[in-house]
Amino acid sequence: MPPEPVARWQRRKDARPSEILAAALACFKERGFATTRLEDVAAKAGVTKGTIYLYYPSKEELFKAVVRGELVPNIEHLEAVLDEPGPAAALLERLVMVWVQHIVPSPISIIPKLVVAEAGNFPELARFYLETAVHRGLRLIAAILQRGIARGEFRPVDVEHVVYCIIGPLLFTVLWQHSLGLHDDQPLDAQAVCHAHLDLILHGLQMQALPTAQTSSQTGS
Amino acid sequence: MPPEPVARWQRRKDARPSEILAAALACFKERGFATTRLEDVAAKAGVTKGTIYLYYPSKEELFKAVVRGELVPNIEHLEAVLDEPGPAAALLERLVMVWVQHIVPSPISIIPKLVVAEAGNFPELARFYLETAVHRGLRLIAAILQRGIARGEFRPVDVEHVVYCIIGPLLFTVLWQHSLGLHDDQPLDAQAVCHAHLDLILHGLQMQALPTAQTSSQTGS
Amino acid sequence: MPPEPVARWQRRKDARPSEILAAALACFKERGFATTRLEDVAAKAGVTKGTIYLYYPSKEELFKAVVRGELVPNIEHLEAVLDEPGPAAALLERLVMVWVQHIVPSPISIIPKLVVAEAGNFPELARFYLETAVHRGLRLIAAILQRGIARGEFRPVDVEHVVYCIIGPLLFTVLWQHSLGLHDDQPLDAQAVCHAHLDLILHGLQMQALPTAQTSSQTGS
Amino acid sequence: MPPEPVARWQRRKDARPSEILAAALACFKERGFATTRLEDVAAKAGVTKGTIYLYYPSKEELFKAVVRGELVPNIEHLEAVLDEPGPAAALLERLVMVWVQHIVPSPISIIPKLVVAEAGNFPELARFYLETAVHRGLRLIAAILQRGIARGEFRPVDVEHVVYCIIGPLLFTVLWQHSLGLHDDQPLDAQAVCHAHLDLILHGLQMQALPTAQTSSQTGS
DNA sequence: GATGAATGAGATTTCATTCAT
DNA sequence: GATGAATGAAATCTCATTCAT
Repeated sequence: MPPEPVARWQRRKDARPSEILAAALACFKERGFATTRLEDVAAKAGVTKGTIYLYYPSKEELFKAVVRGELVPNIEHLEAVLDEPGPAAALLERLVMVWVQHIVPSPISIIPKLVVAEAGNFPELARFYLETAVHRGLRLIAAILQRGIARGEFRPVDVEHVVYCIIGPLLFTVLWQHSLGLHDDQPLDAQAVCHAHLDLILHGLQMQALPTAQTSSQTGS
Repeated sequence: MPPEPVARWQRRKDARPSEILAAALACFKERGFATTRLEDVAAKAGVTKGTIYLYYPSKEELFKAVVRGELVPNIEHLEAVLDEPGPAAALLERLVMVWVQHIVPSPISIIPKLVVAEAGNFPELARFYLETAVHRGLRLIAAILQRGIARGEFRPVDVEHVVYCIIGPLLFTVLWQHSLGLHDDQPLDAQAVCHAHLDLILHGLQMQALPTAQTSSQTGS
Repeated sequence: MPPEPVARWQRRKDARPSEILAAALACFKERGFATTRLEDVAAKAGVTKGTIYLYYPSKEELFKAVVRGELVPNIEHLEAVLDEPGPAAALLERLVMVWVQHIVPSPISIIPKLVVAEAGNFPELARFYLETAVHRGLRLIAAILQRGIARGEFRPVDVEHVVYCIIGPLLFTVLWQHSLGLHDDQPLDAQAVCHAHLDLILHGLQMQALPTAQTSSQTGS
Repeated sequence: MPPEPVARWQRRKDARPSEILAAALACFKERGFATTRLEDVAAKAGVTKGTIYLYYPSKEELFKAVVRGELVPNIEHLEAVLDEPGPAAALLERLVMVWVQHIVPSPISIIPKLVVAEAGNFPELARFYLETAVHRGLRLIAAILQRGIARGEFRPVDVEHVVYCIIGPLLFTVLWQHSLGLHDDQPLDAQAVCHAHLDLILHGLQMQALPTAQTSSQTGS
């Protein structure tokens, strides 16, 4: 037998942070923040507990880094949507497509659930997530809506609140998939739901061809 | 010395469980399940740690009891909706109204967040919540949609998936309010969002007056 | 064999604190503050780690409690000295006697060493010890000296600094005994040193019978 | 690219040990032995943790080296005292002067506190310190006393124990200054105390001009 | 039934020490 | 010779759970 060059560990400073983040994301996805033990993260990352502390000063900071790290590189996908000409309806369609194709299937889709679950305990993180992701998304949608209204594609609506009606179901799909969806017998077809959502809102937003009298109840309060 | 009829532990045994559940709900709302200490619950309920174990065999069972206990007495509000005659649109309107007026402002509104946060760690609870609350809500909405379509009020839609588009934003409002909404500068006006949602889906569902050619993009994939 | 009524533990709320303090004092004496593990203290006190935290919120607070607890009940011995009439020299003699007989042989004698060792890391404790023990002792000695000078027993001396020359060697004896004295071949006879000290200072303080010219060098700087 | 004669690690290997010792002394002074982290020492010495291990096999050995290293070069000051002729009182005066002027203000003055604090955990070091510093000092003082007695300057005293009364207050001043003195409102004037000490012991040792009967209490026990 | 002192398993975090580079 | 990433063995502290009172 050869002397077997064990090499108990290797120096891989550059690779470590992202490996640790990936491991942490996976653990948080499986068990949530509180239930995850640093030891699990370490094992999954192929290092020891101590190594994690070389890169992140505490479990909480690790959590924040996970959210931040997974968030930023994915945010541009959505913003790119608005850089296109054409009808607002097409932009909304593109938006939903990006969501269905890029966000829902990626590991990032766990982030909203983590943030919802821990927002109460991580105010700073909540604010970061609001500013970096949510507000940007809301502004993007508002811009699309306003463009559509200005162009006469969409009927005039309460943009300030309708934005939540657009973004809400999208977020809902990923929240569901990482919580109740795990235990439902018939798994949610996120793509189908998003398409139904798109269909519904486009119909709901479109300028009415003829203001017939048949709908009167939904405007009241 | 007089015999002094001390009689500590005055409270009726019957009141204890609900007091403990209420205290636990309040604590879980403030800090989440994992972060809440049984001692906090006990203090808030005016008892001691040991007493909790007289009624609930573990912290996990206490959590389940909280969810179950707060859920069941509130579920009938929604079911009552369907017992009414009249147009499907009016039923949807009633549904949203009940949500806005009974669910959103009540302490029960924290339950969905707790369930989303802990579903991964409580499969049994997740399934209970699915069956008891979500599936019932989804069936209710599906029934309304089908009635509307049958009656010619609504255009034919993909009911199976549209139900999520109806219920999603409603759930979204309470998830938001107990997570990111706590830290957002401009608090979400859940009522306004629900009304916008109602307006949007009613327009989105209504039979088109004139099938003009202007919308063609939303059907593709 | 009888079923052996194990009784894993007993409730002894009143006895615990002093038992823990005694155990901690013993451990700190053996290994110092930093090196002592809470587990050692717990074992010596016959409890488990967790129990210590029922009474003291941290290791540091335990340390402070040890110092405070052992200090206060012993401080009166010394103060009682001054309540006696008679010559100042007799008071000094009494003071040294109390030191030799009550302080040096008691477990409290370890406290000065602990305080000296940890004063840098426990400013608050240092101040407490200064006020509670040292300053009181210094004032006591200063009062004796002034009485002796006023009565013509002692020659006039720089009382402000001489007090340290009186108290210093006393403290030195206990510091020595719990540090270098542990490893010296010929153990220090604290009693003999204190008596020599007393003899030296009484001679050094006494009014000179004849101011002969033989001592002149000690006043220079 | 030019060959770039980098030459990092410019410092001579010879300078390293003393730089590390100086850094360690400073750290031990600030935080004590146990609380000091090797990383702090490394940072202060301008090297990294690993480098320390090139010169000292462990933290404990580093500590010993600090004590030894700072001790030896300073011990001769005191020994030189005895090489002078003249009255014993003048030698004692010289001794105290050297202490006040050379030991008290130098970084070495922290050593006694470190030794007192850690003697329990470092028996070998304690013995080294005893032999190298304390016993030498005690022998020196004993020699002075005996010379003074032999010459008729000093009255006959219990030399074996009086030596501790001479050296005790001197050590006390440096112990105080690095412990309680750090937190006392009125800082100790070590020089004044040492002068008062000198004055007191010289008066206490001097041959009595007239053996008047006024002091009788201090001899009994 | 109620208490709350006590337990004990484990979690996070620290840091002296090692060793691949 | 020097580095500093990585280790791994504690140590402090927490808290769900138990049980003598």
